[in-house]
Amino acid sequence: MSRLPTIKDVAERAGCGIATVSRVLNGSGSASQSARERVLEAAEALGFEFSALGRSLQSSSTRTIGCVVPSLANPVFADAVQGAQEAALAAGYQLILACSNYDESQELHAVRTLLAKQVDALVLTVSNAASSESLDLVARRGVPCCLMFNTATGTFPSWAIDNRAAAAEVADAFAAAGHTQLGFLALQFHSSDRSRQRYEGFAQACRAQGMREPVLLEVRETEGNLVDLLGALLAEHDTLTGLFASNDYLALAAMKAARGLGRRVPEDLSIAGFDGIATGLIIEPNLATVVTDPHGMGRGAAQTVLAALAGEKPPCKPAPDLSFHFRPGGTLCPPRPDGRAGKNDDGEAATSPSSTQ
Amino acid sequence: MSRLPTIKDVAERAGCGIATVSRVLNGSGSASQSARERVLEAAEALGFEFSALGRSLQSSSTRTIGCVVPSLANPVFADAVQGAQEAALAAGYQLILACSNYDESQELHAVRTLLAKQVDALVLTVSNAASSESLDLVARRGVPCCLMFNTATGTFPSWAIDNRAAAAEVADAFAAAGHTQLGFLALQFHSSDRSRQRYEGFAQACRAQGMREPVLLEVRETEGNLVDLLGALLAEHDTLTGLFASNDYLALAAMKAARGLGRRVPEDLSIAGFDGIATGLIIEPNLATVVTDPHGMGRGAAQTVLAALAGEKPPCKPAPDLSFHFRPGGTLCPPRPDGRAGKNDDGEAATSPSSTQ
DNA sequence: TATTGTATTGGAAACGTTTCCAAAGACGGA
DNA sequence: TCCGTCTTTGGAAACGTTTCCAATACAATA
Repeated sequence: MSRLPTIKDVAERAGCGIATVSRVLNGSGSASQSARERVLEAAEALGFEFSALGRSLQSSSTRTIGCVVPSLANPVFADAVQGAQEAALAAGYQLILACSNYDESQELHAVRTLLAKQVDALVLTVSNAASSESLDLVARRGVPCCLMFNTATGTFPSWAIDNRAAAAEVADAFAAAGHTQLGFLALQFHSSDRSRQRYEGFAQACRAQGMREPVLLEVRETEGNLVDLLGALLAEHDTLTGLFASNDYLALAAMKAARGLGRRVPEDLSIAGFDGIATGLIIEPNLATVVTDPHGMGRGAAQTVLAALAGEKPPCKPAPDLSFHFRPGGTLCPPRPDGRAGKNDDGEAATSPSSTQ
Repeated sequence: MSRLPTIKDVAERAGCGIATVSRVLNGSGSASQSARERVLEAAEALGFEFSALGRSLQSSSTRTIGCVVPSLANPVFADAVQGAQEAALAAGYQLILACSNYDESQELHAVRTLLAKQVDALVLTVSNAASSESLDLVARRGVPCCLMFNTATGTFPSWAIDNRAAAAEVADAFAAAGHTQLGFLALQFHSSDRSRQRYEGFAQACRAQGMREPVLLEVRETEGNLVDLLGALLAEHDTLTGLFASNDYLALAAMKAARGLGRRVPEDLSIAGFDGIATGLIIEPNLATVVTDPHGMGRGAAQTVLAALAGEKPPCKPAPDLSFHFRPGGTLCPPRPDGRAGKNDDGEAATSPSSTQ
């Protein structure tokens, strides 16, 4: 087809100047009744729509928010994006999405591109908030930015929970059930500060509870079937009675892998996850996990930058003390008492001395 | 901070014209060694980055693809978006995402906004491809567009499967197991042509197999807890021996609802889903479903419009005969023979006459 | 030295808006 | 009738690029 009609075409057809067209169509400034009618008719006939491009160039505002998350495959991030999207839309902003695939260089590239596109603000989950080239770049450009899931840095606000404290609660639950030797399962340990914080909080609480140092089980690459990789890892560490996965996604995969190895959950292996995704409540038994509110985090982060753009101060505290709670589930129960030292504080669980191993 | 440096600032600092800066930084046209060095130095010192805005205005190409899906909560769409995103990124394009929340007016608004932003192309899943205001608008503007999940229209190509044929396979599986009275479960029946197509194919195959007309169970609004709504619906229809949900998401929720009612799956109620999301293989027993490739659809749709932009013809057939297959699962088994007419073809399943009802 | 050719350079137009500003027209009051 | 005021109007600048084109500089050839 021919090129799109511009304001100039409308002006020509209406027999007036482009300034008048702009005023009429935007409802700004004054115009005579006759001019108004002619412009409206012309715009209608031509199917004219303003180009956001020219507009943005002139106003230096794109009414667009950039968003970067590691991946949409994890429902936690999908939820957060959805939340951010809703908040943005409600304020008349559009969301540009990019995924970093847990890769710091892709993350940087995404941020760079979004900045070049002149997004008005950014909402990010970065690999490592404490030392991030992406965040440095954002800071240098002075674009409003709010983190999600990452704990706040000195420079940027964030919607996130206290990962260490949450992980400690998981350790406490395992301890209360009588476990003594646990494992921590991580998928992208090197590129997720959340995962590292959870491990730290978990390990510290394990020590405080008098348990042995938790074993770190790390799946490095996503190449190969995740369940198979987990199966191999679990087979290696068959003395563990409990496993804390750094997210529910991983916890569910681990459950499947364990079953594939003939180990029952939770009788042979207790499992707890992190995030509280919906699937955890669908499976039988329900997954023990830390329940968070990813949708709320996304929405909150978007509202925070939106408020900054509007010149207001953020509506809600974007502090790292966001709410979370440990949700008990059928996947975490007392370990079977067998040959190894099981210090069961509640007499009830320690009665049956039958050991199959 | 002060405003961002523009090409003009670089030119001034380098002591040359803006044309020279553009040539040097873009590697187009010629420039002397000395000019090259001064420009590079100035750009570096100022932290200059091109503005995509000015660039797009001049080139009338934003290197951006608009994407609209109903929701990110359903992993099927999250997967497709991820696939489209990857394809776009590989071609140097960015993805702008919008969600319609299964609402036709939001869908139209999203498309309108994306067109105003001058996206180079669109990748959409619409409510109703056969008659869509959104698609009419896109057609009028002449912007390259490819559908996902919706079957192709005369105007637009699409990456989708034959929903009717797929649903027929599900009906066949139920028939082979000996079911005679089935239900079809839909969440947004009025605003999903996929769901309607699946119902049509299912109903037709049921008739062809000599089964009774399937009962349509429709959940209208998303207000209230989905599982509770499903529970009420299932309680109403307690004579059904099998249920086909229009997507896995819904199938899983229905399983939970059925269990809440004390009905065992599959002993009391067989369930099959549609899509083949990962969760279906994690739960026990595995969900019987139609396996599709949402990631591939997203990627394919993006590649199709990308090819159109490059002037090439689409690389792969974006025809509606995309691959899918029915995956049997533990959630679909023969019905318990009880008082009602159960025509079990295989003698084995008809042996136990015990009926708890 | 005069002439041709080539490499380099910057001015200016164009892309589609908004908005400032000055000019022109309408209109009421004196 | 004339002047001041208010409304309506359109030209032009600005936003940040790319690119055409003419001009300049310089080297090489005749």
